[in-house]
Amino acid sequence: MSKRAAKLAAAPPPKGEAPAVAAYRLEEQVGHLLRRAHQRHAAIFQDGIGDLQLTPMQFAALVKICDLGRVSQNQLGRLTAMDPATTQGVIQRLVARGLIERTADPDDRRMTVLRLTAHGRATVEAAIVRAVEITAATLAPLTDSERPVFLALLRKLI
Amino acid sequence: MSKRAAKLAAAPPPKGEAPAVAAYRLEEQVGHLLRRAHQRHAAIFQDGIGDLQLTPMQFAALVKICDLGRVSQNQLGRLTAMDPATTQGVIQRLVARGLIERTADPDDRRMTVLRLTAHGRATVEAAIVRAVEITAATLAPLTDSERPVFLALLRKLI
DNA sequence: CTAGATTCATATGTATACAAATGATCGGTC
DNA sequence: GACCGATCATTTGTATACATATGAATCTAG
Repeated sequence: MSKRAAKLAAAPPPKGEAPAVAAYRLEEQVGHLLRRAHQRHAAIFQDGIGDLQLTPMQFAALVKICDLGRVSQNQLGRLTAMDPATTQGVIQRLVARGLIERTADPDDRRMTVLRLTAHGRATVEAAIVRAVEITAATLAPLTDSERPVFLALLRKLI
Repeated sequence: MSKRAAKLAAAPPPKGEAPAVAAYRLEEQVGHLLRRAHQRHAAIFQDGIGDLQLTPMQFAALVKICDLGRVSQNQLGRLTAMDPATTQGVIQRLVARGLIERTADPDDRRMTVLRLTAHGRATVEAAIVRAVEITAATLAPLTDSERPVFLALLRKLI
């Protein structure tokens, strides 16, 4: 560590802090911890998904389309907890990569029906295998008995 | 529910799914749950911070600058788990709003030192009061005994 | 003391994430 | 059966989030 870094680290805490300020520890707040944990998972995902080159949201969209066979864009957004605007972009990129196809719904001309292509189906099937490993890697720091406890509590926070 | 919606919902699940596909439940994966929980917290934050109009990351930056008095941009990024590129944008907006000020470090001309302005200090102090309530609201679905358990497990996932 | 590695800030490009607004379409109601 | 509110997809604008590249400055090894 350089002299300068030492000096910066040794900078005296500002005098006369309000009590609430002095007692507040950012690192211990749920919000910060949730963000960090999510961040770590995203990194594990990117690494684990490898050459399939999917983002977590692209994967989530593919999975739900696969589950239901045919979905409208808005419906998909609700199922994956995505904004309509966000959904738009995710779908756009999946269509551009030939993983899903969009057809106009003949019954309701407001909607566009989403479906997997053959390439998309093959991709989801391969991705799900890796997703299982990604989930395991994310939960690796917890013991077998801690995992269900954590997941149950996490589910209550949604 | 309209006839059309019913028809879409009743769309038969694709036949001949691979076993791994059929067994995979997106809604139960840690990644999905972490994302949803973080999403919910962000909404609570935005609501709770009210007219102070800070994003979670802007708040985090202000808190750490307040904690240390003087910080370099990279140091701040490490403390708040932000990318240098992300830090850049967050700092830019805080400077534009007059909450922090940037001065060149005379000892190391690569670095810029960040400091709170008077307005910034007043803002953090008010924001921390609300942040405590935001944390409480985020953890509200858990009982008093569940909260430390959850936080301890969450901390292990970072 | 200099060459190479490192660090800092910045810039660019892609991908969420959401608010807010828009236009097209649909549903229920009078 | 025309109007009105609701829904769907899209667009725009702002804010993370990160990979990657760049130039300037510093540090370290030799």
